Amino acid sequence: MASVVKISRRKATARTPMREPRVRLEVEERRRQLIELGLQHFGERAYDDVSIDAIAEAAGISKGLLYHYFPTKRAYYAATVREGAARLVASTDTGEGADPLVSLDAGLDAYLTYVKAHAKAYATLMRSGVGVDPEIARIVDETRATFVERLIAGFAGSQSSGFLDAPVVRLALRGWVGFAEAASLGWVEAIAAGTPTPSQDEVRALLGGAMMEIVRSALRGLTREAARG
Amino acid sequence: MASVVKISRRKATARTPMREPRVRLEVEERRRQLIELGLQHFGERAYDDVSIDAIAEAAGISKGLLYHYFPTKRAYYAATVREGAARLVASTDTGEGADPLVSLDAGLDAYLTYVKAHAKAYATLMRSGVGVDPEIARIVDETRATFVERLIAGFAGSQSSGFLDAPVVRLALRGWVGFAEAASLGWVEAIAAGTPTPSQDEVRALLGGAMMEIVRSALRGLTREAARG
DNA sequence: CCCTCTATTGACTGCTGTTCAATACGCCCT
DNA sequence: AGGGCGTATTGAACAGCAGTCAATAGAGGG
Repeated sequence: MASVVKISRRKATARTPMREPRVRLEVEERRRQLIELGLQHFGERAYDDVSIDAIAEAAGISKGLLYHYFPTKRAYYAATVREGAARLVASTDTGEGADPLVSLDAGLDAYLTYVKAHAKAYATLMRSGVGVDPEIARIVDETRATFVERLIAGFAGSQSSGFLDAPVVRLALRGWVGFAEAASLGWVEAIAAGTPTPSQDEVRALLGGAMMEIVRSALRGLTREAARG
Repeated sequence: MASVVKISRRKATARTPMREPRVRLEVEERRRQLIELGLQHFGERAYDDVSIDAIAEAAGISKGLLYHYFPTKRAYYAATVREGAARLVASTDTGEGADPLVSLDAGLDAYLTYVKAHAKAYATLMRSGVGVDPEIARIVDETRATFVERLIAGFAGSQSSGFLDAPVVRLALRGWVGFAEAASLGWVEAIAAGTPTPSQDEVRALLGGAMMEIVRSALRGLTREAARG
């Protein structure tokens, strides 16, 4: 944990030109620094537009060292996406609320606040990352699944909780996550563009309402199905 | 339009080894061929995993020629995405139906059929493409906007058509497009994985029902808002 | 003060996107 | 038929970047 770093400076003379002295960090600290830099860079530019050299230079290290910590550029990128997703999940975890509806609203509000605060990075990570590598797609999908699980857990004990495992309902919930992503992206983009924009409360109400209606719609189809067959 | 191609063959001798004779195509034809190849390759592999050399080899041309038709790899990729999006839009255009509801159902059915038929390519294009270049993101966004416009046009003349331009409703519709994409992706993935899967009719009903409810929900919030303020 | 352990370097490789001057194929004119 | 011309096409050369590896230096311990 010793975050104390000793640096031995040297004089720059005519014979031996000034070289940046090595800065030796502990493994975990270096790793954190690199992931932090990755979040910054990949949050602003597309994957292809971020070079390992640029990261290394920004970190003040050599390219080779980065490959000591991450086997490939994709693995490095995957690590940053994993971190970003973890932060998103953590920041929207409102714990076990007494009332699932209140809990849902709190979670959505935290989600929107997060998206608004990290608009560009959120957009870049969610949009740009997926195509680069199956591994990254898996991470994003698992993050979405986490949200779905959370939603289902919130509604366990509700009247028709038995139907919540039905394929249609799972599909509906997955779709709703897509709805939330698209709507929130549109929201922050509209804010950035300066066009007339609904308030965060309105958007939250929209997302919450949409979820109720989507699930209800799926359940309705389900019971209609059950009544027939 | 002359699609007749004359090929002059040569004998392969010991002194002058067999070389593939040049095949000279007209500009439009070559362009079509390349875009078709692009749809195939980018539909199966991620952007980075498709090399210009591979495309050139598959087309039986030199790498340089491809750069005669497209200035950069990204531009080439953008052209293929544009073509793919155009086909999707065209194949789901059911014309002006008498009843907007019937028209909606027909459009959704065509959409799902298309997605199921081009599952892999659809997934790759929609997921992978966006992050590569702002240009591609613009194309995808415009495609989504086209769907939204179509939906709105279908419901013009409906009772509360005056509210359809409200920011909340536009956001709701954009969100619904995200919903449709996520749900249909989940659907075809579930089919591919062999897990229990709703029928196409069920999914169509889910999408249609969700749209009605989402828009209704957004409008309800709107009128409530109007009543207050 | 030296020794060791390892975080760190930097030069090297190979692949891939991109450029460009040269080339050859097909068409048209005589 | 054949020669000239326009242009589709080539292929070699360039540049930049991901990834490799043997060598190095800096810090901590004996």
